Formats: sequence, C-alpha cells, structure tokens
Amino acid sequence: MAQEGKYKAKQVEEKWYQYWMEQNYFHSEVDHRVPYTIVIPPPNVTGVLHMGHMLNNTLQDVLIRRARLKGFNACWVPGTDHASIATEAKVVAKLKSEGIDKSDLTREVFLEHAWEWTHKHGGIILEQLKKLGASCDWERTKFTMDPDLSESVIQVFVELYNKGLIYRGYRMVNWDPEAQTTLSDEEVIHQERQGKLYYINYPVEGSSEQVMIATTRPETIMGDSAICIHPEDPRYTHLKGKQVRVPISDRLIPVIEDAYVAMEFGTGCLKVTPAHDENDKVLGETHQLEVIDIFNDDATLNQHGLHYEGMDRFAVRKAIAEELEAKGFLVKTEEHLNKVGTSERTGAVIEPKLSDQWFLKMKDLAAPALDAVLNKDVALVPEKFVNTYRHWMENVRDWNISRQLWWGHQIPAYYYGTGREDFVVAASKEEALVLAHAKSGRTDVTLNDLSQDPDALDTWFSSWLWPISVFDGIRSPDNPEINYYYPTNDLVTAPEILFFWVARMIVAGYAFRDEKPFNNVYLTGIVRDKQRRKMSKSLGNSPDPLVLIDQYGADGVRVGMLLSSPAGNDLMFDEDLCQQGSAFVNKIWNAYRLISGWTISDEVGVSESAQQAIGWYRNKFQLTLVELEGNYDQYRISDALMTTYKLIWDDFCSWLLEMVKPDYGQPMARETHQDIVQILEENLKVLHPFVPFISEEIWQDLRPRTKDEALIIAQWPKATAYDAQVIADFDLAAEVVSGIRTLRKNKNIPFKESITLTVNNAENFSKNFDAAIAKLGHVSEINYSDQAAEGAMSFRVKSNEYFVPFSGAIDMDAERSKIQEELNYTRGFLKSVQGKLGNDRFVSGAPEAVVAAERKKAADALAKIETLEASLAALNQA
RNA sequence: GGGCGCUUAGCUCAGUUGGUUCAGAGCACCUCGUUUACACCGAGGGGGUCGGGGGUUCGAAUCCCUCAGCGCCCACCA
Repeated sequence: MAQEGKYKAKQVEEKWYQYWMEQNYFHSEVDHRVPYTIVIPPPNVTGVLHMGHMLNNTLQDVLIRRARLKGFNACWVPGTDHASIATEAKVVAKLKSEGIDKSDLTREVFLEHAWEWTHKHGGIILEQLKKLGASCDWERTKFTMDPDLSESVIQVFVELYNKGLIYRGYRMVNWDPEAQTTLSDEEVIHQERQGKLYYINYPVEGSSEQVMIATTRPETIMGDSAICIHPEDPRYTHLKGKQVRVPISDRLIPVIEDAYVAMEFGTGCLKVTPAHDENDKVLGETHQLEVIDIFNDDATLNQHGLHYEGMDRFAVRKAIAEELEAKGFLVKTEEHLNKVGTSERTGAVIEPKLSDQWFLKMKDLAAPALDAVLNKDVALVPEKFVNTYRHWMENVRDWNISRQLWWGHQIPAYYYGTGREDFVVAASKEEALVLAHAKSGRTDVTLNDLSQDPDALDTWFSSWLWPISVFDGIRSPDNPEINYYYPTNDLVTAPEILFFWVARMIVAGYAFRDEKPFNNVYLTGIVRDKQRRKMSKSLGNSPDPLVLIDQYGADGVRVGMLLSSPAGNDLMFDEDLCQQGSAFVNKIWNAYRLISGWTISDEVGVSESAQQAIGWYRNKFQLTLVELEGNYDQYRISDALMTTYKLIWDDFCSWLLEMVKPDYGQPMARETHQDIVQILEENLKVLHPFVPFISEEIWQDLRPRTKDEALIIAQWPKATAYDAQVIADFDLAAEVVSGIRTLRKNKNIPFKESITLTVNNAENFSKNFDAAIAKLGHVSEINYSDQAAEGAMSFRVKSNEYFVPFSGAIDMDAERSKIQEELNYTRGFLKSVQGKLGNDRFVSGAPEAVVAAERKKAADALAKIETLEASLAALNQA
C-alpha cells in the first residue's frame, strides 16, 4: 500500500493500543514457556504521571516487549500503592477545604472519605501509562489495600510477631508534628540549617556561681532533668554532686557526670532533656532522670511549658530567648550551622518524641539479603550501588512500622487491659479473643473488651511483599502462579527508594519464600531539568508527560526519554530530545513511504548494486543483532536504542535504500522489493520495543495479518552467522563513495554529471561493491590500472589510490601541496613508529603482537610514502 | 564528621583487562544542496593538550599520589 502524507501518531497510537488490548496480547498465564516477569513499582494510587514514571515505565516496557518478542511468557504486573501518609494528607486537605476537620470524624467515616477519594482519583495514573504504550497485564492490576494483599500483610505481621521479630517498644521516634505521625529514619531528610547556639547560665544551688551551657534549643529547658559534665573535665570538678536551678521554670536538677560529653564543644557542659533527644534519653536512663515531655502532638508546648503553654515550639524559642536575656540568664548567642531532620512528606522539622511504637527487628532478616547482593545473586545495575546497599544493610536498624494514621493496614494488635503487656496479636478479633483468654487467664474478657491498636502500618510494610503478594504467594505459598512467575526477572526503579523498598523486598523474599524476589535491579537516574534541578511539581519545572505525548507522540517521547539515560545516571531532560525522537519516527515512516511507493516489475532484473547492497545489509544486520544482545545484557538500554537508531537511519536509509533505489522513473525488480520488505520486517522487530506504535502500524500495513501475526507477538530475528569480511569490504567501499563525494564537492562536479573512476593498485581493491560504488557516486565506468592516471584528481583509501579525470583546469599547485602535506604527515608518523621499534625496552618489554603491529605499521607507512613520492614526481613532470 | 562516585568536543554521554583500528557517539554548529521517501532531509566539514599537578611504565583518558570543583549516601556532638 502506497503511503502518503505525514505520520499521524495520535490516531495510530490509539488504534493499536486498543487492538493490543482487544487481542489480549498483554495478558500472561502460566504455560510451558519460560516466564519473564516484571512487577511495576506501584505508583501512589492517587498520584499523577510525572517524568520519573515516564522514564521508568518506558524502560520496563522496552524490556517486557523485547522479552515477548524473544518468546518468553512476558508478564508485567501493574498496580498501585495506597501510600498511607501521602494519600491521608491529601484527604485531610480535601476535607479541610470543605470545612471538615479530621479530628471531628470517626475512623470509619474518615476511611469512607478516603475510599471515595481513592475510587475517584485512583488508577488515573494507570490510564496515563496506557498512553505511553505500557504493555502491562491489566487483568492483574493490584492495589496494596486489595483484600487479598491486605490479608497477606496481616498474616505476615502475625507471623513475625509470633517469631518474636516484631515488638512494641517505648522509644524515641521521629515525630512529624504536621502529619502527626511517626516516620521511619529513612523518611527523615537531614538538611543543613543556619541556627543559633544559645549560651545560658544556670545558677548553682547553694552558691553564687553560675554554670554556662550551650544549646540550640532553648525552648526545651522546660524539660531539663540534669546538667551533664565530663567526669574528667577539670573546669567543673567543683560542681560534682551539686544541683542547679533551671532558669524560668525554677526547678532544681542534679549535675551528673558522663564521658559522653565532648569537652571541647560549646562549654563542655550539657543540659539533659530526656524526652526530646535520643542521646539525652540514653543519659536519662543511665542516670535515672525524670522524663518531662513538654510538647503536644502538634509541637506546641503543653502544661510543662508554663506560661508558654499552647505556643508553637519555634515561637517559644524566640520568646524564651528574650525572656532569658531580660532576666540575665542568656550570656550570648552564636551563629551555628546544624543538621535538622525534616519530614520527607510534609517538610516539617522532626521532633524526637518518646512513644509506644511497633518495631521489626532487622538484623537477622537482613543477613541473607545482604549476601544475595554481595554474591550477585541479585545484581544491582549499575554496580556502584552495591556499596551503598552494603553499608545500609550492615548498619540496619530496627524498622519502626507503626504510623499514627488511619489510611492503611490497621495493626492487628488487640488490647484487653490497661497494662503494658495486656495485648495480643492475631489476624482477627475472634482469634484475638481466644489468645486474650489464654494470656490473661481471664475468661470474662469479651469481644467488646478488645480494642484494636489504632495505628496503621508503614506503607512499605505492604509494598515490601509486592513481588510475592501480587501472585498471592503469602496466603498460598504453593500456588502455581507464584511457583511459575517468582522470582521475577528485572526490577526497574529509582535509586532513591533503594532502602525504602528494594532492600526490604529482598529481605521479604528470603524471609517468606527463602528466595530472592528478582534477579536484577535496574536503577534509573533522577530526571532533572537543564539546570540540573530535580523535576518536581513544586518547582514547576516538569513538563506534563501527557502534553509531551500529545505533541511528539508516545513513540517520540519514549525515544526522547531513552536517548540519554544510562543506568544510574541522572537524565538531563530536554524537550529537544523528544523532538529528536519524533524525527526518528518520521524517518522510519518516510522510509516506509518510499518502499511502499515503488513501482514493481517482473520485467526488470535485479540490479547489481541492489544485489550487492542487500548482501551487505544482511550481514550488517546480523552484526547489529549481536551488538544489541550485548547492550541489552548489560542493561545499556540507551546504547541499544542508539545501535538501533544508527542501523535504521544510517545503514538502512542512507546506504541500503539509496543503493537499491531504481533510477528515476524506473521500476524495481520484484525480487529486490521482496528482499527489502523482508529486511524492513526484521528491522521493525528490533525497533518495536522502542517505538511500538509505528512499528506495528507499518507491520500491519505491509500486508494483512491475522491476530496471531501481530508484530507485538512476532519472533525476534533469528541470529545467523555473518561474514565480517563482507562488512569490512563495504566499509572500504563506503569510504570510496565518501572520497568521490568530497571530490565532487571540492571540484564542484554536480551529481548529475557522471564520472569515470580509475583504481590504482587494484589487487588490494575488493570488487564486491563496485556496482554499489558506481550507483552512489554516479560513476559510469570503473577502470583498474597499475599506474597513476594523468590529468586526474585523486584521493586515497587505505593503500588504493583513486583517480577521477577532471575536465576543467587542474590546480596543480593545490594537488601538489595536498600530496606534500600527506607525505609530511606519513613521514612523521613513520618516524615515531620507528623510534618505538628502535627502543630495546619496547621491543623486549611489549607483547609480541603489539610489536608486530608496530612493524606492520612501519611497512605500510613506507609503502604509502613510496606511492606518494611517485605521485608527486608524476605531477612535477606533467 | 564518615563512606562512595564523578570531572573526556558547545551539550548529554561511551571508552570493558594500560598498547593510533583510543581520542569516539548522538545532538548542536559551519558549508553546499530541494521537480525524483523524508528540510523532522541529504552530502561534506570544523571542534577536545581526556579538571590541574606529580608519579609508576618502553607506553597512561585508562594504574598510584595530590590539589581543585561537583554530586550522592550514611551519621546523635548539644
């Protein structure tokens, strides 16, 4: 079918995506084939597509489509994450805009709102992925709060608790006063902030002396329980055993001694606030100090804050500093740069807070997961992340898995009394009751007496099971699906969640299936703008992916994303890349237009140049397949794309099609056309993972295809042996063509005007591509001669010299100086090679092959000098 | 404060075990070219003392040391 006009990406893309869906090509079921599985990093259920998703999912789609073409049973499981803190925050904000406060609602009513929100916005992002061409098995779409996945989470919690790995502890945790929940250490981002160091005097009881301490948080003096000095600090020996009076709150607190204090920092004297600092808490325990929590959950001061009660911590800091100064306690302040922990989600400054939380012991669980990565059972790509991973795993701390949120999996712990240990852990309230009876020894406890822990689990406590739970491998560990699809093959995700998610999935894999969750982890870079800023909504520097797709087509955007994204390196995104992507798509389309527009004839024979060209391309294609294999094996996807890009643009379009193209107005031999179509079809297969839509469009347009013959499920080109000599010979021929073109350009010989070409030193010239050279150089006749032609322009390729008679006046001087220049260069080159060969240490020290290569170079250079000298002499004679 | 990594053409990046098939690719740029698929094009071309310095070696973009700049991860010094 002859094709006319521009390629209409949008129409084509909608058409084929719909067709693929209708034909169910994306769906995978257990069968006899080898599986190739990817589980998607589940995006937030109410999130929208951003550039990071685009990159990530394009990569996954490339991998899955290639696997499908290679005959694997390709299964890409999509889904979404309930993202407890992010989603809850959105719902809270939405309610607030309607004048509803979360605290006015019961848990049940709030959850109704949350579900409503989820149903309304949930899955939008998956619809957006379809626009990109993502060939996910949509029938398998999962959500981390689906009933089966939720059950898996609860089951795992109960199991780990029963094994003694989950415990409830009163500990210092990271409190986000804005979201009013705790955060794991990983969710805390340390930022450098310019702050102040306040020097404050505490009066020593029973003396007129004062002792000066340094603190960055003067507002916490209300919670002070002691002053701490180093036991060997000579400056403070006299304070031992004394008491001091806390300014403003006017309480007496002891002076304690502990080697923890750094004598050289500040004044070497430290105030101890056990409720609000991790280290102080340890000191407090060692020295049995009082714990005074001065904050409410929203980080305003409570009754311990005296007249500051109800004020925000930062306002108090300022106010209290003023009061201290007014009362003469504040000695001085200094500028001080310190690291402040902030919430990854809300940006609020983290408040260390003592509270009851649930923890998972990580040390033992982490061991097999660490080994797996170190011995490359699970390969991280690029490898540099292994170091980071190891460091984290070797120093892994217990995981705080409880969150003071409602949206999520409620912790399956049930309290039956007021004592610290009056609780049981069970999958259901009914089971809990049985356990409660047993544990308490009381049979009068009823279901109504049981109250479930109000906290929800950390989001990652469900997503760490993802590769297992999507195949129901927790609840039913022996089902055929999990046995078939697990472990999955590749995981494609961002390095920022290496610890949050990837590491924990590996831990879960070994903990619950005694097997890794995936073989390879491909860590993509972060998508940044041209100024290297991370693309983010708040900066407003991120283009809308859907707008890009609208503008450049999904194929164009996919190519654009992949053009510059080596594994692990950040991607400097620039819309020009999409431009380049759609230019490539356009190029493919136009090549097809050319091919489909040719007049075919049974009357004409196959031209010699076409025959030579097709022979060459088939070899070149095979070589390229080998290269592609290498690119993919190393997850060098952008290299694989570039390899394909050059194959199509340069080899196929610029060389092959130009060589087979019939002269103007002439028809093409049927056989040639068939060969070209067959070659095009093989090209489409290697193109398909990158540009699925246009490749399918052309494939389907070439000839009618049944539903079993779609490109998406075609067979990857078969690898056959190729002749490297043919490729090398063609490279030489291409250089000859280039030589002719340069000469034409320099001498202003228009292409229309045919030339004759004389090859000197013809025994070294491969005649395999003479017709191709003639076609591309518009050469009417090729002669072979041992002698330099006279009255002709010349150029050289390797050891051959090529002459083109020139009708116009020859610029003898220019020719002479050109040859002279080359002669000088070659002589210099020979000299350096000879110098090397004259060096005994080189000849004896370097490997023989290297020395031999140098000798050959010398001989070649010598021969070249001779021919150059002869040419020069001939020129001088003329 | 500790650990890891980066610095190669105007831009984004390749360069596996040190050896002129290693100084490359794509884009951008310059020149010429549009009745014959594509100007989202074709042909041709210019451009880097491989961050600075030192060392090892017959030979270094590649190995070692050092300086400068950048990035990431981890970390409780008030």
